[in-house]
Amino acid sequence: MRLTAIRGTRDLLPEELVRWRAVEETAREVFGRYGYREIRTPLFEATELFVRGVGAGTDIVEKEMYTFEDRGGRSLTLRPEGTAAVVRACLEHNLFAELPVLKLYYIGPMYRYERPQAGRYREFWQAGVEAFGSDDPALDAEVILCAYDFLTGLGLRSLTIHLNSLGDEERQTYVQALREYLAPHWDRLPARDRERFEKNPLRMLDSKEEITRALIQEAPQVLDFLSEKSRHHLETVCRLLEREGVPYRVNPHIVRGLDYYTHTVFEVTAEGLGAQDAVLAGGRYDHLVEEVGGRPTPGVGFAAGVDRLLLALEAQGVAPEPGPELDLYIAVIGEVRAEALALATRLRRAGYRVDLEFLGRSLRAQMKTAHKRNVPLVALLGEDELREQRATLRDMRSGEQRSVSLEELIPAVAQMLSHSNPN
RNA sequence: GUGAGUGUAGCUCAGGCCGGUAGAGCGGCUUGACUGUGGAUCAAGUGGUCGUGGGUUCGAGUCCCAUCACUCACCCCA
Repeated sequence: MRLTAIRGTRDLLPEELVRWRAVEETAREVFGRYGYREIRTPLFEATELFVRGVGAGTDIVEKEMYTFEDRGGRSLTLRPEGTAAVVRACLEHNLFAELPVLKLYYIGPMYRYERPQAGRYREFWQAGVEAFGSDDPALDAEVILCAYDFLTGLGLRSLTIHLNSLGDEERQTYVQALREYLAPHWDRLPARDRERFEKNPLRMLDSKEEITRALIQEAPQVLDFLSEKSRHHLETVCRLLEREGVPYRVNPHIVRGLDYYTHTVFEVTAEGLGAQDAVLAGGRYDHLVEEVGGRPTPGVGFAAGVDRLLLALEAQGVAPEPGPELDLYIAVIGEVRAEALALATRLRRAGYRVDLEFLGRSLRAQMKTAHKRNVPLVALLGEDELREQRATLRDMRSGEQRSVSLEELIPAVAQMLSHSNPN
């Protein structure tokens, strides 16, 4: 049988990578403006890191991890998300001691064993930021601001920022209240939501079951259970976002699937994506560092799904013009390949992107290739030209053509390129 | 993990009910009309283990079973 990319993974071909790189560049640029520095961690880690970091009871850990044993009998897992590994690296290299507020970003593939569907892959890319060391709500606001600048910087429109707070210690009180409210309705609950009721009642808040949704309408709200301090934290975040002109909606039904969140949680959805419309999500995680084995260190961050961002950009018709991949194509006629290669080398070392003919095809075929590749300039090198140590330069846009001595070729190329490309 | 739909040329798809020599449109490449010049036009050439494996049959793209993949939704999440 023919070998193919395995389920849920895919190849990114040269054409698509133009857009991928644009997204990555925007991420680096915007994150850099907010003071984040890049970190890269391994694609796999000790399984235990994710069990402790993400949470033993979460779906991610229970049924979605790529876990395997290496030849030394260690249990390893392909990272299902980025935050836990970043925390591990910071602890290992004592980065928290270096700066009182430590800001790091990452871009890379993550792995989850899920059924693939629109906007969901088993190997998918995330770009995320983590800010450690401060529990100031201004940092939460700044992280959301950074996310907002990133998304709008990509050209995305029709975004909704959902904001909520899960509080901290009071979360347990709320969960209990939610259970007490729902318990009398047990008989009416769909099987799925009964499971949630037992395992993770917060999940019922974003249930898609009609009956549950109706019940949730009347249910006690997280926001009413927040402590004075937590409420103040949320209010400050809101006030700062308003002041900076970031549109958001407080949505008490936003819950996250990872256990480590406290206080602020947020999710950004984009239009045109189908069922998987969350394009970026994050929040505060004040206990995660401790959970992974460090001293108590607050943190806040987000992760954006690069694959989904690209789908959303496509759905919203935001397509950057690709621009030519080559500056010049050398068309070769007759036995002049050594000279053609030498010419290409000279031009390349002068900084131009150059390709040339290797198949000995007709000039017509070569011109077609140059045209198809959208090359602005073609240098014609044949035995006639070579005798006089000259080449013919053709501007593919205007059709204008002139003979240039090989010595003056580079300045002539520079001049013709600047002409045909007036920006 | 659950459910539904779909796999035939590079792309979009017909053929399938009712088994009998694999097709169309678009695109790619090569050559020519046009001796060393792209875009437009025309002509010729070039392309498929019908997802894979098995079964039924004299004969399977077509019927049956299995399997893999894709799509969408659930679930979950970025």
